[in-house]
Amino acid sequence: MSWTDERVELLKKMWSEGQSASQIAKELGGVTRNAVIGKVHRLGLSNRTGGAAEPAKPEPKAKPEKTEAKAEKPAAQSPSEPVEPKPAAKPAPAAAPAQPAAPVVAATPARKPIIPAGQPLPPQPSANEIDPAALAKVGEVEKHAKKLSLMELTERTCKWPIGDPATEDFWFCGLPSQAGKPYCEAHVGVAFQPMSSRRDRRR
DNA sequence: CCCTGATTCGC
DNA sequence: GCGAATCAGG
Repeated sequence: MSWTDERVELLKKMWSEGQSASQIAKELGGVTRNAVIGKVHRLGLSNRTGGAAEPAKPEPKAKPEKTEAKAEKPAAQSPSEPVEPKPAAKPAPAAAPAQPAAPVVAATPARKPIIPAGQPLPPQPSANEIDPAALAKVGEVEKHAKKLSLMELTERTCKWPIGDPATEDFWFCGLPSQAGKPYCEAHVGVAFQPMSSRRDRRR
């Protein structure tokens, strides 16, 4: 495969969208991520100034100078995006699939067979029945979760959140998930709890 | 181990 | 110009 105009454009587009080199390579087909990266560099757009996936970079140049008044650059460049903020809990712009359920099971290891989805699940929602078996499995599995951080999540790691996102007691399951599923088997069980208890008639 | 981008260098 | 191999990191 060669770098046709179209392919280059797609490359540019995806790269500026913050897609990873491997993803781009996959999309393009016929090339490896190395090829993509190589091309990116050759094109001189190694600096992803459009997607802003990087927080802050460099320039730790603390000049000992006392006087520093100089217009750096009149209007060098920065035409597009205004730099996105770092996502705290919902990263993955287009990579990770939206989670159908946002379970934040209390980090209570042994006991409490409750599966709250958030925090309040007080009322009478009937559609809240989850397999006790599945629950048990989840509780079990979470004991030896890998406790991955956000960065460590991949397409093959379970992205089930555990603990309180507002504290340090927060991590992701991280157990191997298979076949494109965002969660490990145990969590898939409770995440995609298809309403089977009460099939709705209309709609 | 999985992944990321960066660089090198023979082609 | 290209990209595999390698490097450096999370």
